[in-house]
Amino acid sequence: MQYDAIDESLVEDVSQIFKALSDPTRIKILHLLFQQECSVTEIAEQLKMNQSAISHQLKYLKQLHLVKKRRDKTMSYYSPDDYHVMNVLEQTIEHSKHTS
Amino acid sequence: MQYDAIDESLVEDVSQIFKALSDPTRIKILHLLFQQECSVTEIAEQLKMNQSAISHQLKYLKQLHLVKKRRDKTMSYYSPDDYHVMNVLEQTIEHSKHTS
DNA sequence: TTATAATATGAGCATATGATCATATACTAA
DNA sequence: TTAGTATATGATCATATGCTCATATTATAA
Repeated sequence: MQYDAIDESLVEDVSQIFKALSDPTRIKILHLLFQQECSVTEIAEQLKMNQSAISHQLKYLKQLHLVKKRRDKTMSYYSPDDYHVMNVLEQTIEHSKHTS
Repeated sequence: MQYDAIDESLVEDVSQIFKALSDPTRIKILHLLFQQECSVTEIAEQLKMNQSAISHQLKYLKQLHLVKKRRDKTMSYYSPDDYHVMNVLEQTIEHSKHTS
């Protein structure tokens, strides 16, 4: 058997990306940001969720470099920061629309 | 704000797909099956993991229609069953190779 | 400086997840 | 039928995850 064994650290990287995309709240946040830059409050209102929950998730996404932050006065505006991951997400959303 | 609010059940579907791809063991299994059809024992040996753990994960993947099973004598041979998801996985593996 | 608004963060809790162990089931070959 | 091999499955346990609550921090404007 000459299986192309995948490197353990590579598996971890890939796992981390998909883990980020596996949570409903993060999916909604990223899909919203795909359409428009938003502040934390705007996201929370749109998703009808706690500001704290959103802020925690944004921190998580920022650590993975999936979103970036822009400060303006007291507000933080978030937008996507990884073209490949956003593409994978949007592709899969479109695919799921026509599948299930 | 005229945000294209994403359907809740669609979010669940997308979440489920990425959740399947977010676990290191499942990533390794799918990547192996992408290259060759394998029995449960072959997968367990290749990944140096418990047969039971592999069997549980295969059941999980089969429920989601990401893999299919073929019986031959006492053995179960598994292979991929979702072209789109396999594509997303392999694309992301390749992408991660060149990124991190 | 002080009050206010927006955001960030730490602790705690309930649920989800993935591995292991023991055992059950399925199938073959003698 | 019986022994042996391959798989499947249920229970259990430790860890991970995501939310909420309370509070801290940051920045503006009066």
